Amino acid sequence: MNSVDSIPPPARAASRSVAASARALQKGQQTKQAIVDAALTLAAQIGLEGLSIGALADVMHMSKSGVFAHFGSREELQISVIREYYARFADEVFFPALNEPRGLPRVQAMFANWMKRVAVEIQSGCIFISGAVEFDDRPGPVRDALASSVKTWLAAMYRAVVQAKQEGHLNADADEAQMAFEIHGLILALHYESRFLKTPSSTHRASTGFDHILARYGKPQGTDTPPAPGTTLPIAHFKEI
Amino acid sequence: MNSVDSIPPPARAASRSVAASARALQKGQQTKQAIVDAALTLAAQIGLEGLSIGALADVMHMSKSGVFAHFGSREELQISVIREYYARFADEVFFPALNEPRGLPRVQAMFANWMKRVAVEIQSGCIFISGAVEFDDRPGPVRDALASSVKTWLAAMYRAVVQAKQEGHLNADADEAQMAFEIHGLILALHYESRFLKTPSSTHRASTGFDHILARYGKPQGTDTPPAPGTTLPIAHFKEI
DNA sequence: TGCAAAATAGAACGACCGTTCTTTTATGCA
DNA sequence: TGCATAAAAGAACGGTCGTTCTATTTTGCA
Repeated sequence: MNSVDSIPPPARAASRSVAASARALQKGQQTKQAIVDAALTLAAQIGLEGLSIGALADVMHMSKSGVFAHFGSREELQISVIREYYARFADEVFFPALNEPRGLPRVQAMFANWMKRVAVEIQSGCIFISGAVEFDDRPGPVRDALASSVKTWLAAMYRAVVQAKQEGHLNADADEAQMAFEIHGLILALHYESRFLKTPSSTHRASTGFDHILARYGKPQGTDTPPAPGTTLPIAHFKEI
Repeated sequence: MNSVDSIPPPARAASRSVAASARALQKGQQTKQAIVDAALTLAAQIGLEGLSIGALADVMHMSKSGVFAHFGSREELQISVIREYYARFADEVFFPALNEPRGLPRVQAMFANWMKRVAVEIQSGCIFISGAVEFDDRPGPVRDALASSVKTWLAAMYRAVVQAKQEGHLNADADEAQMAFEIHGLILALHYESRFLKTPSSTHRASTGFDHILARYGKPQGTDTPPAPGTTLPIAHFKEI
């Protein structure tokens, strides 16, 4: 129920317009959003660490201090970018997959959407990956925001796999976490080999790899059993776990 | 024969000591090597882009200009670091695997050595991965050096897989490039989840994933055929292809 | 031991960084 | 339309960056 409130801020933000006092802040929020958009584009290319307020001000045709004032610190800007990226990732990869029935079809949709996104990111870059490298061993709020976003998504993927097993779409002895790990590996290899090495066949390799995973963990055909009862709670949201 | 000469410079360098004129350069080369060592340690932690001459000078108890003079530019320093990393990687991962017989044992040794290295790099960082992210879309000599090092290693891995198939250790229809891609994915996922997310089970996940790959591509037991003849040329070196 | 050459130090450069402060401009309700 | 307030600009700060130039020290063979 309140799981909706547990999603990190990005898309909500404007929700407490009833809160009296603060009302005349349209213009501000508007340009702030525009700044975050531009910052995301920039950060995807050169990384969260490479993101500089001066360069951002140039792109926005604003002064450094004008940009700065919206965030109060560079860290806060970086965190805003992470939240924006997270929101877009969820919109493109996670939510559309919920239209597929729970179980293997949903897992397949998640992977397909994920691959579609990486295909785009061959040009633009992926903050979940570049950020992981930049903030490996640099503790602080930026790293925390990044890690929590990534973990949330990986947990969603994991849960989809668990459901697939519950639905009887996987072997009874399938290790869900192992399967999720191997899927993650395919995406990372796809990103590495296509974006950095420019290997043209990477997309095919990744989807073939996914077929192999399905072949391994999927139920051998003809041995269907009915799904275990009591496993039908609706997954409320991306965030859970 | 001359394939030995085709290995990138690092360890050789000192070979043309016969070349008259330049002879009294012991001390210089010596401290240069010490600088590169320190730079590698630094770069592994904060990345090639984060590597600064000032910080390096501090570590070395030298002046900035003293450090700088050995390289002439920051780019040259970065390239030296890449070459050093490449040489160490080859020494730890590739060469020891050559003691294993050609075929599956050698592939397994390569993967095991690779995993051992990543286990160490959970603390120190991996330049092949962080560098890939930093130089994704930043053309230039640094990117070139990095990409060529990575490609050389991945090609060596690929060749080992090809040999395994030639030796009859794999299915007749095994796709070697696909297998190499999936192995690469396991390593990347291991690195990501252990170094960034600190997931403790990642090592187990990666080696289990490798077992799965072997099970898929490996010859079903009892159906052995003799290796195809004429496939016994010694693989001379890391570099080939 | 002397001396040319190599190695290192030191100071300074212009550029960019994030941030702070003050001043000007734009906004949007009374 | 006036006016408090929000938004943006502008200038300046201390700092670090890679690099250059000049001076000093160290090296290693004659």
